[in-house]
Amino acid sequence: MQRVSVLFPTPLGTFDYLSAESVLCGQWVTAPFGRKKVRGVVWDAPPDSRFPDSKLKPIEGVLEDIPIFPKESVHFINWVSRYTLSPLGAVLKMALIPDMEKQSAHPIQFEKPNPSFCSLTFSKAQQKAIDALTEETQKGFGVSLLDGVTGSGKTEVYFEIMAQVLQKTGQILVLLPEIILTSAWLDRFEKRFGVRPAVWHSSMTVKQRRDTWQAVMSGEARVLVGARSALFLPFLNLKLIVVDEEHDSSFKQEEGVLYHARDMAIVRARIADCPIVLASATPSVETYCNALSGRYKHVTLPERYAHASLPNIQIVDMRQKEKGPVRFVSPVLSERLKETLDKKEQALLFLNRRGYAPLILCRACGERIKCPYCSAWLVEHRKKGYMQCHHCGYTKPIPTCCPTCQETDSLISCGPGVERVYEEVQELFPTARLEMITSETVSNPKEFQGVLERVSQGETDILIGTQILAKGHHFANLTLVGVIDADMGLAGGDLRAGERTFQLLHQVMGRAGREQKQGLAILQSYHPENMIIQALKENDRDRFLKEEIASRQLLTMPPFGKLASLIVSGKDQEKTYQTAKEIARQSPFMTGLDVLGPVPAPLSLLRGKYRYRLLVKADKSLKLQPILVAWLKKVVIPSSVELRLDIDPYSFF
DNA sequence: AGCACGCCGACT
DNA sequence: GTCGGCGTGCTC
Repeated sequence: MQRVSVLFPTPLGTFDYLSAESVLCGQWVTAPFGRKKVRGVVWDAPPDSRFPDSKLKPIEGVLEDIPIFPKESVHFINWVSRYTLSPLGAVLKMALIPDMEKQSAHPIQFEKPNPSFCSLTFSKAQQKAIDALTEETQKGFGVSLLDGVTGSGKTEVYFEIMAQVLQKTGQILVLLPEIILTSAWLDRFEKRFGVRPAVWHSSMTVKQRRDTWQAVMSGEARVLVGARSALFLPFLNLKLIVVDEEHDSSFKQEEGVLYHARDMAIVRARIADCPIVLASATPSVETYCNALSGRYKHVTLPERYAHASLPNIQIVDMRQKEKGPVRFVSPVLSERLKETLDKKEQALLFLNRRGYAPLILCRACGERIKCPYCSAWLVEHRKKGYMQCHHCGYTKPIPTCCPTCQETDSLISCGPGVERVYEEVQELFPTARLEMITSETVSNPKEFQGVLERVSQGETDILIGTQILAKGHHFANLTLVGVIDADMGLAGGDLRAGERTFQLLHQVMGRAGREQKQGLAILQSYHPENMIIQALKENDRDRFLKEEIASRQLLTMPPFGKLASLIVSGKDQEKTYQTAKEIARQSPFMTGLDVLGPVPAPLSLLRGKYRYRLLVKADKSLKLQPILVAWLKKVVIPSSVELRLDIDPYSFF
């Protein structure tokens, strides 16, 4: 009888068992676990010496018909678990599909993309980028930043690198933000390679998942395009990874295992000893620093492709007092909208806020209607007739009188949401054809596709929408972009607020004037002197990056220092706070390490739980994980209080 | 995560 | 008198 470690897809570590026959790491077994029989994977973990052999149960049996879990996946899961300080089993779970042993009766076939399906001509700049990347991707693991302005033809460039891999053997993983993974992108792929690639995203059926999972494992799927979770698929022969829109904050998973898919993709590439290409028009500060320092190969595409010109950019200072009623669409923007309509061109108004108004206020008593479970205001959704909390989903009909003082006709809507902008534009241009697009109005990719097609066919004059409109959709006849509140994202003031705002607004503004037509972008701002607004106005991305890097360096913030955040939450406020204080009291004294807090989290009450935060700020040279583990071992966390660790946090809620 | 054990309120 | 609420602890 030999001792083996088994990992189950539950948020726990490995468990030791006894086995009569010799088993290999990666083999599937069934084992008694509690009072159940559970399927697990034999893992390469060291034996747990706290458990003598006499206490161990024997494995029930080896599952011969489930293929062995790949060695590289085991290695990767170990790495992600150690880095994020998440239980191994929780990471394993992300790499599996339900009913691992099942086989589809009629599995989907994945055809091999044809690298020479069409011949292309490239601009000089593109050819130069292709040559540089070709050289870089010949030598095993290495990171390249493909840095090119919107419309410079980045996709064609990395398609070419993919074609080179397809000439040989091996698999390619392309990671995209979920929202970019649309049929428009897949059509582009199909035009280049003759077939659609295998895809991986959150709204797939169980059968699609199973067939795709198995095709990745068998090597039948040569190219897989997916959202961040595709990183955990069981590739056996990975030869290239591409992360497009590398800067996109949706690569950071904010639930369950907290990981950054771009960073973990680099780790995955290192394990596979294959090259990885990060592509962006607005690289993240982290990636840009690595490119400047030479750790990453910096490949640039400086020109816009095929006559597409940059939009003109105009800032409207909203502080100028206007006569007449308060409007969210300034006279300047309104005038430009009129001109655009007259020219029979299209306009896009961008406001990253769903609903009618972010706040309902009582004029009589000053009450601001709050969510009962979160420290957040309820957002008015007038069209649907309710108020909703955007953090927990709590919904309630809009009252006719103030819930606190009972005064009637005293409730007023404060601030703009897209519905309100829609209403205002309707009043300004009663004959214009408007379309509002938010995550609510389009609930699935098909619907979104339909809307986009209608817009492309000219059935809409003015589009009004949120974030969902910012990315990846080209409208040939769209020449005006109006940003209703350019300062909005800057308000929170967290570490990356500036970076996120710059990237988002840059992307939205890029929607204006793609083809032959000159575009115009208007930014309405109450802080026109702000560095980010100025950099956007001058279209000076490098100035923004330079200033952002300088300020990060000054404050030793990432990538010049490391951050980890500890979120302590629980239903009992006092108990939660005391636990957070105890964690702080036990914090290590160490040069190059600061522990800040605890402070109530910005959302101090979320889904009925009180939340406190501690922030760990450390020198770049320190390895945070072992320090955190040793520290937190000393603290007794009551089971009614939850502690979450977020290594390299992006959100500071 | 599940799942069981265990100790206090409201129902036939 | 039980049914079941979830708070707590355990799984090799």
